[in-house]
Amino acid sequence: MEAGRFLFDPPALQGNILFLDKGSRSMMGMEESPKRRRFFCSPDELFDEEYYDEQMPEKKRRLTPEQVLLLEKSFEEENKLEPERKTQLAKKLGLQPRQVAVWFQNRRARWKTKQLERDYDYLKSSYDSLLSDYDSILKENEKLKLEVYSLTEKLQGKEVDGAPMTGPSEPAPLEEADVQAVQFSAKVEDRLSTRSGGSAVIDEEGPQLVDSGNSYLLCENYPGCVAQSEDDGSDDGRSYFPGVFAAATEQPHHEEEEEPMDWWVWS
DNA sequence: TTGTGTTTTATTGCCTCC
DNA sequence: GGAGGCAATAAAACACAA
Repeated sequence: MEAGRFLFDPPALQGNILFLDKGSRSMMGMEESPKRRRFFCSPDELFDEEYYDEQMPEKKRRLTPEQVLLLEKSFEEENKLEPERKTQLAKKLGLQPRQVAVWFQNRRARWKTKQLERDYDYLKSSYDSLLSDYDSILKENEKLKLEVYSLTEKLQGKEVDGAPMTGPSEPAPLEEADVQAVQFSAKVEDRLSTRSGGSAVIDEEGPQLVDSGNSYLLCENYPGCVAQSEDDGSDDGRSYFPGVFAAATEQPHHEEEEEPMDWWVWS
């Protein structure tokens, strides 16, 4: 590992503590660090070659691919850095412990950003899928409604035609199938009417509908139902939205191979 | 070559936990 | 109160199209 890759050569650090761990960083005022350029300096200072050479002998350097590789490996094992591991890694890489800590900090931030993107994609596809389900249910409802009307018409015609013409008599008892058809019709009517403010529940003993705002989906029949579950949040800690789409977990949740997923805890 | 957008390294300030 | 984490941000390094 070439020394020139370091932001500050280790030998140059002697006597000039440039990277301090927490606790002592408050002492790291820019004016106390003769080798470091101040964050804010005047344009005159910036264009002054002498000042530049004097104040900024070393520019910010990127880590070597080897260093990054080792850090990535270590991050994969555990994304948090205990002091001991930090020291070991720093020694191994020829970096300051502070640099290792910063790298881990930034790496966690990058991982989190990616995870948010993944969660967004996942939620969006879940939403699209539910929307599609909802549309097909609406169509099915319309179809069934027409069928019910048609059957009701037929049933009424049957009653008139089949009635004895001579003298009053007891109405013929409805056949079991007819009773069921009438009950079903009533239910469908009720269900359709609930979309304009009625109760979301059709039948207390039947499958319950979940009011998710604009849509009612039969949870029993639709795995993608948007029921907010009493999930304990134990989604492997992989999502920022534990429990939101709990029932939609059958969808493949593609994860980046490179990303360690088993440690992240939503806090 | 240069302008511009993205990524990486590093700092700062605030918050939480012990 | 100190240590460590995170969000926000700065700035250098890098990538890439024109």
